Amino acid sequence: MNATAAALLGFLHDRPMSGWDLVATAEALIGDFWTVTRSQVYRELAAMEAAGLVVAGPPGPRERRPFEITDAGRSVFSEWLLQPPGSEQIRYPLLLTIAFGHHLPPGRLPAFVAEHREIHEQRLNEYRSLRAELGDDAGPYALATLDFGMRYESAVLDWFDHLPPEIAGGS
Amino acid sequence: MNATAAALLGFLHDRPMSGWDLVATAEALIGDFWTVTRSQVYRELAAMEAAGLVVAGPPGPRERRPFEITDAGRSVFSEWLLQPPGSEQIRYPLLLTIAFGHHLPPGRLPAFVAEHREIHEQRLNEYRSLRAELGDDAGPYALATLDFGMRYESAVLDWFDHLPPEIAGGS
DNA sequence: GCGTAACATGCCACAGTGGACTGTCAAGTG
DNA sequence: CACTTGACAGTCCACTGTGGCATGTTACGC
Repeated sequence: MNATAAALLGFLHDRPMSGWDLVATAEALIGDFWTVTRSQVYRELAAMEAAGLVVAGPPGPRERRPFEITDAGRSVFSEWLLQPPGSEQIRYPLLLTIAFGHHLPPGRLPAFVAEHREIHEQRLNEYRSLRAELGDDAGPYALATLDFGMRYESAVLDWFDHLPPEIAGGS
Repeated sequence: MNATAAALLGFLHDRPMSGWDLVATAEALIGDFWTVTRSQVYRELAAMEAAGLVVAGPPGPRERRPFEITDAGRSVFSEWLLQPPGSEQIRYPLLLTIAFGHHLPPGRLPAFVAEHREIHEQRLNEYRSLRAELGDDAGPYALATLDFGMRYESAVLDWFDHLPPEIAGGS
């Protein structure tokens, strides 16, 4: 059982969903720290259907195939959730570019850096307004993951603000 | 040209290296924000050799095959480095587990959290002593990436320290 | 009625991961 | 000296993850 498939099972606890629904749900709820692609979702659904962890319900409009979790699925999910979670993986292309910065003509890096700073600033703002929207009735788990996002973005922005001029440009 | 292959070319600018050397170098220099596996390295080397970006030098002891970068390789690397770097990807299984925390028997999460906190504390300490070791003569690029690591780890530790008792346990 | 946008799935090539496996050499040990 | 151990070096495979292309369907505004 891989983590992505397990997450899908997790979402199916609430209600039967199609692959499309699951992609949207995953993007909204765990998208900030767990990427899930369409291809992957449909592949996992097919595999889980074959394994009897989900069953397809009556097809809806537009080829829609809602999947329902089975008892076997619930059991596999619970088992997975009890496993100690692994370490995080970070892949940040900007840091690669910076690491090879000495191969780059001077003045090229600051433009890249500015673009990324913008993105992170926006993300932090989105998180903040989402946080305000939710209030405190969102439950501790969603708030904790959101808090992670906010602290991460803040740290990245601080990092940007302390970069030397060779990298960040400016004065 | 994918980023991993490009990074290998970057390292080969300094000196010819075998796949094994490249894995070790990558782990040491960019391993904190870019994962590189053995399998991937040997696969990319084979592909780059076929594409004429690297050439194998005289074989050394133990099946060792040192690769040297070609002019074509240098040119491809420079072009790649000029491309604007993409967004970062983060996948953090612990956050997944927390997001599904309501499916978990109470008391299970704090143990996981404590384990991870330990890891991040250690990493921050390693970064700090590495930073002290390097001094200021390491060049701005390596220092910038290291600084990112330190700020990231600090932020994560702060996050751990502000988790509610349902998640972090304790009082 | 018609075009556009959102919905919904499938397929493929490539990138990335992790483990198993094989073999080589150097150094220390009894 | 034979022997074991561990670092070195590469290969292979199955699975997971990514992104783009293709294809068809329905709702909605004009």
